[in-house]
Amino acid sequence: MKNLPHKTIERLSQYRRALLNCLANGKTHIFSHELAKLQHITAVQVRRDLMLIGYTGTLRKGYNVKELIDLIGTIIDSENGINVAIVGMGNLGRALYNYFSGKRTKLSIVATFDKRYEKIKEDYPEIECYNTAEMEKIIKEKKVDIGIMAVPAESATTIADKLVNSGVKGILNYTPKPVNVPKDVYLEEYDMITSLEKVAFFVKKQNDDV
Amino acid sequence: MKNLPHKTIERLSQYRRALLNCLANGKTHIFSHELAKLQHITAVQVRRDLMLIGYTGTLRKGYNVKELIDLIGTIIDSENGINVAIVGMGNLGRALYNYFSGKRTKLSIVATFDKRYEKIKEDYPEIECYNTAEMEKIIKEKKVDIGIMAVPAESATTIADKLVNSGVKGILNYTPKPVNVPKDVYLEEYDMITSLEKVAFFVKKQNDDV
DNA sequence: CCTAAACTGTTAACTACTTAACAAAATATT
DNA sequence: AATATTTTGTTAAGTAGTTAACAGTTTAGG
Repeated sequence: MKNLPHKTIERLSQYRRALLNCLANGKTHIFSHELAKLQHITAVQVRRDLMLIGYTGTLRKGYNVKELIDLIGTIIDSENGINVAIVGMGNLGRALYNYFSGKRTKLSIVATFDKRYEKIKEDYPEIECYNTAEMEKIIKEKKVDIGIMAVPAESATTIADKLVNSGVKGILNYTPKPVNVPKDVYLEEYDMITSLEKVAFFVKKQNDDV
Repeated sequence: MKNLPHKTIERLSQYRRALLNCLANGKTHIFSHELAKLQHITAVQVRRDLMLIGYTGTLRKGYNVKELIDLIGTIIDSENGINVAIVGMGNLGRALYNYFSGKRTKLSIVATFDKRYEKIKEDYPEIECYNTAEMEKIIKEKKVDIGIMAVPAESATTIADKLVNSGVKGILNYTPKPVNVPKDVYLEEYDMITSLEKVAFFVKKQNDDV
């Protein structure tokens, strides 16, 4: 199964969540076109992705929901779990925290960091928040694998460097500032402003084209 | 210049912000490899993008920062501005609000919505927040072009339908639930869980491969 | 039992995007 | 003044991702 395309990985994550939903509704089998509809993609896309991961369904019955969930798990989850830290506990950091907390068993938020960690602890006592100054120490102690950056653009570079020095293996950067990391650290960046400007562009274009 | 690739649009948004920074630092010209470095992409990529938008620099001096900013503006901005609304003012909604408020002159957040709009108004009096029940009315009144969805997954479908019915031309969906919209509404979706799971996959893979 | 319908799995064609290669031109160096 | 260097713009090649087409197989219906 060697090298799955990036886009397939993304879709697998989404298939799994859709499938978990189906399972909860008591659905045991699903057709490629049903799964496709849930993600607004095509049935061929689904079949191709599943072909790539070597899963084969039953003709006329479709795919076994439970089996497929498990198979996707073996591909994208790590057996021993992955430890995640969030840096920056402003609105975005807390949004991410609430999103992820306790949802995926194999991904756990084991620490959060903020310059004003005392304020965070006071306002949200349930969040385990440390001083950003202690980042390197705590990340090593808690064996954090992935750091999520939700700090202001100005601190992006500093924080990325600190994360790298602490030994994380992956960074998810929500800062609008692109950061540089050594190639053995996997970097994923997402920029909300770009997304909104992109939507704005196509909305404008649509008006112009009509 | 007809049809720019999606990826080019995204990069243009990012080039512009990098260039605005340069301008603020008094830099008047920039080489393709400098701009590339700021975005961790290649110089060829930059040159190709600029070729596509028909901008040409000066040999040995590079690109004129001011000119390029303006040109990108004519491409991605709408002359009359674009009105944006955020639906769901939890942590994520407020993060988005703070991000965008007052930054881009051509994109303005003209309204926000929340089921518990009274609480929001009380806690954040500076935010103009309306009851989600009034969405359709207010969106029409305020001529909102783009709706950003930051509500829980359960409400995704309902809110998307409401936005479409109110006549928005673009939707940016931050819900983990994919939504369906008519094809004349431009839809962009981003799913944080998928991104994190993707990073986790590649972190795991890196371990396995070594 | 035969035919039609409904699906899957897979190859092949296509489309989108990125990178390489290089000619042309401006400046710098000798 | 001649040569080397730097940088752009563009074509061509290469890579990644999507979609079409269809053979093959199971079930359903006549």
